[in-house]
Amino acid sequence: MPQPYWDAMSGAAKDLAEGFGYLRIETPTFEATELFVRAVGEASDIVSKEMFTFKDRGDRSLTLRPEGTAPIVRAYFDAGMQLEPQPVRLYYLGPYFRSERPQRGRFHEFRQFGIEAIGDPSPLLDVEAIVLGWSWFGALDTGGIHLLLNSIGDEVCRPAYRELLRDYYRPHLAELSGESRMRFEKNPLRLFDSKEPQDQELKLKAPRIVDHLCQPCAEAFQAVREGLSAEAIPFTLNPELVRGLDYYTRTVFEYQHESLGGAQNALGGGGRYDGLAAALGYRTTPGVGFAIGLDRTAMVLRERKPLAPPVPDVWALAVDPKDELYVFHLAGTLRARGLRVVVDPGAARLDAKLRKAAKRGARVALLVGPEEREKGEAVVRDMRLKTQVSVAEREVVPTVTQALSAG
RNA sequence: GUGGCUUUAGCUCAGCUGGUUAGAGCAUCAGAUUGUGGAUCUGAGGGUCGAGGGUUCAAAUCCCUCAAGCCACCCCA
Repeated sequence: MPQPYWDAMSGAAKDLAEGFGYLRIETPTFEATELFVRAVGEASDIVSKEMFTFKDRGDRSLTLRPEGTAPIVRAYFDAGMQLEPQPVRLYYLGPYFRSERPQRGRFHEFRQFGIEAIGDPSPLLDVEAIVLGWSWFGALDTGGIHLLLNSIGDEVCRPAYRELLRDYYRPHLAELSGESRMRFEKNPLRLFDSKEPQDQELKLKAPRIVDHLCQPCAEAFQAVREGLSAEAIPFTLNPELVRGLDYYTRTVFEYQHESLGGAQNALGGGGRYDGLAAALGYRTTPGVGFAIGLDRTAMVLRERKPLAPPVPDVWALAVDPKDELYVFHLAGTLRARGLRVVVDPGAARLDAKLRKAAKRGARVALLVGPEEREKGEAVVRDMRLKTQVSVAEREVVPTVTQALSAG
């Protein structure tokens, strides 16, 4: 990933997250395999076919982290953060690994920016997470982001709905694709993820979870929608959005980008996971967060507006290598003023060095030859106007800054 | 995990049915009246031909395995 994009994305992430009171956390790159199996779910795609798993010398099974939420919940308890004022707000930037067949926008190693707010069930935190992610895309000026929203209920209303869904599909089992028949058994909600043509029609008439939420879930969902509306964030309700990870409850959302075709259009997603802590064997603790793919966002940024690498303000060079140290010293005084100064070393010809200065886009060239050195001067050349003046050493800094501010 | 394709210089690629020192463009560097620029011209450097094995007198070229990547699925970031 080109550095300028990484800098822009991580910088915006840090500014925004810290602006909302989130603190940075880094967790290990790999964890006990069991952590992900229990968190993400046995039947999920991640666990069933996408993990980089290996054995250590003690024959323990370890896995390169395929996602960030489970390790952070683990760290939350291991570090005793449940004793801090709740919710605990954390953000992270780092590499993740999935062993899927790679293709455009999907890599074995990819980078994510994510946040988690753990320890408080308030729907305001759902709103906060969504707003934070939305603002991040806004700060980067990606444009074209669509927010998809849904609620998938909780342990109170989802089991009943799951049976309702099974009742609906049961008479049609024979018509379903093989994959979907598997999901019917293991995780009926994910029947909605199917894009198989023969499953489409059935999906349309299937009962929708939003119509079967229990009272608390319905109220929470209502509060999230009102919060987003109050913040003037446009969203699309999508009853088919169920997400691939088992730990989600209630609010789920996804950021999609219109320019990315087909299946790789998801730039990020998240939701509430009030059951995750318990699934990991800790005390039941609510949480909400999102993860955004930085590699994919970089693809969008690159298409939208190519970023140029930083350009030096001053290109400093000596005609004779004997004067290099003098030039190096002058460059230092300019850097002390906050300028970006490149010293061109060696005995190359003057025109060659100026050619490099021009190619790198330097606004000003600082030249010193034997004559200037003798008189304690330096030539300040405006690369754009192609004009230059010879000034005394003490005049170098003001002359250069003036040339830079001229245009 | 399924199907198809790709991998040759820093980058983009050529290299026909296996044959000697593997090429081009761009980029880099150097020269073109020895202190003044992004153009032009000339020249130079740069490659374990993705990795490993096999067939053959001979492999970038044929076969196998693996890896990375691309496209479409599946699904996700």
